[in-house]
Amino acid sequence: MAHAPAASDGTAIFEQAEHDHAHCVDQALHVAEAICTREGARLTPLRRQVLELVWRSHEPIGAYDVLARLQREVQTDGTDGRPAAPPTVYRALDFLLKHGLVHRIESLNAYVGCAHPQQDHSGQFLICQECGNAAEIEDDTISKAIRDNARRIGFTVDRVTVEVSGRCPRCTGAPHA
Amino acid sequence: MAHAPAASDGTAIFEQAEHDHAHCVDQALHVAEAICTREGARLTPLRRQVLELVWRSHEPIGAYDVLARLQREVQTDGTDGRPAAPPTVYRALDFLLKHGLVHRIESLNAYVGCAHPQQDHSGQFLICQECGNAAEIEDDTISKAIRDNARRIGFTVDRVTVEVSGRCPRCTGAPHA
DNA sequence: TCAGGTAATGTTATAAAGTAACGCATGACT
DNA sequence: AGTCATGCGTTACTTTATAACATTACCTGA
Ligand SMILES: [Zn+2]
Ligand SMILES: [Zn+2]
Ligand SMILES: [Zn+2]
Ligand SMILES: [Zn+2]
Repeated sequence: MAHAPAASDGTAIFEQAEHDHAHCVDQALHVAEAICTREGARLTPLRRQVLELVWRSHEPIGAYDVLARLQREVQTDGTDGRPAAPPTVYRALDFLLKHGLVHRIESLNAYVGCAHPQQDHSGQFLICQECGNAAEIEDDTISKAIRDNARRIGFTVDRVTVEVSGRCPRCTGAPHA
Repeated sequence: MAHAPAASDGTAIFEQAEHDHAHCVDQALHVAEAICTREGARLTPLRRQVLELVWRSHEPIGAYDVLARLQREVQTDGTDGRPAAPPTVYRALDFLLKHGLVHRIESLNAYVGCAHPQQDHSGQFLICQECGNAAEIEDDTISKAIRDNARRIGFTVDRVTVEVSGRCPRCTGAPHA
């Protein structure tokens, strides 16, 4: 519910309750392939599958949850899930992180598909404590305020983590439409 | 080096290399006592000791490091360190967090003394990847940008995490003014 | 001053998250 | 084909965090 497919303009982010998420996933995978091709990176079946599992989850998902699903998954060819161990998943996630295809939510120890992997950005997230959804925003005012502050102090920015916990509009008591 | 005693104005934060940190610690403990008294909270010897250990560390410190030091510490009465186990430390840290006396740095799984525990605030941190120091800033432009964004989306903010990784001026090679 | 409750701490065990190290397999490149 | 680098399987382990229950310290009102 959280991953607004094309909505990078806040307002719609938490409102798409019943969208066709399978479509989001498909699209994300296609974009990921394009990006990897462009960057000369190999989106192997395993990595692809992990990315798909992360995207399929409507909420940020922990590495061990990914692992469990990976093991449960039945391959398209009929064979059963991979005999995966933690390093398998962590390596795939590291790859996906490196190429900006997923983000890690530090305050949850969890991972989520990047909503706009084209641009270079650290993620900014609004995380609902009630429904668990995390909406990725990319507000330039926030980024700029942080950069300005760092520059003033002489601090060289590498990675920026912005995670806002609270309640999404749907869970705030507002009866959802 | 990081905990600027009274400096809440960015510029000085990373520059106080050789300050009297023992003084910072003392002051922090006094302020903590005042706050706990005011709030009717009990800053027990254990909690006080944990707070002191966190403050003594110049860098954000992990719970298990606190634990180790707690066990090593020799009490003023001559008795040896406490027979502490993880829950002991985590409970103390939870207490300190609840009362705003320390912050947790999510991206490091570590804790750091709050530089200005008077005000109600989530922490914003600039974390040097080289020297490990973390400077707490409190920039209203950042806070406001985040609040505005949330309000626009209808998101109710509970806790805000801002953690900026990079290099402090002292570690950037830039000769500090 | 002593029951009786509540809050704090001790204690044991276990869960959850993450990584090191090694070897084989696969694929890219010559 | 041979060689090198990358990806992945596997084992074992480390680090971080919590659950559950026992015990102790502290307060408060008979
Ligand atoms: Zn993103
Ligand atoms: Zn919600
Ligand atoms: Zn603070
Ligand atoms: Zn530094």
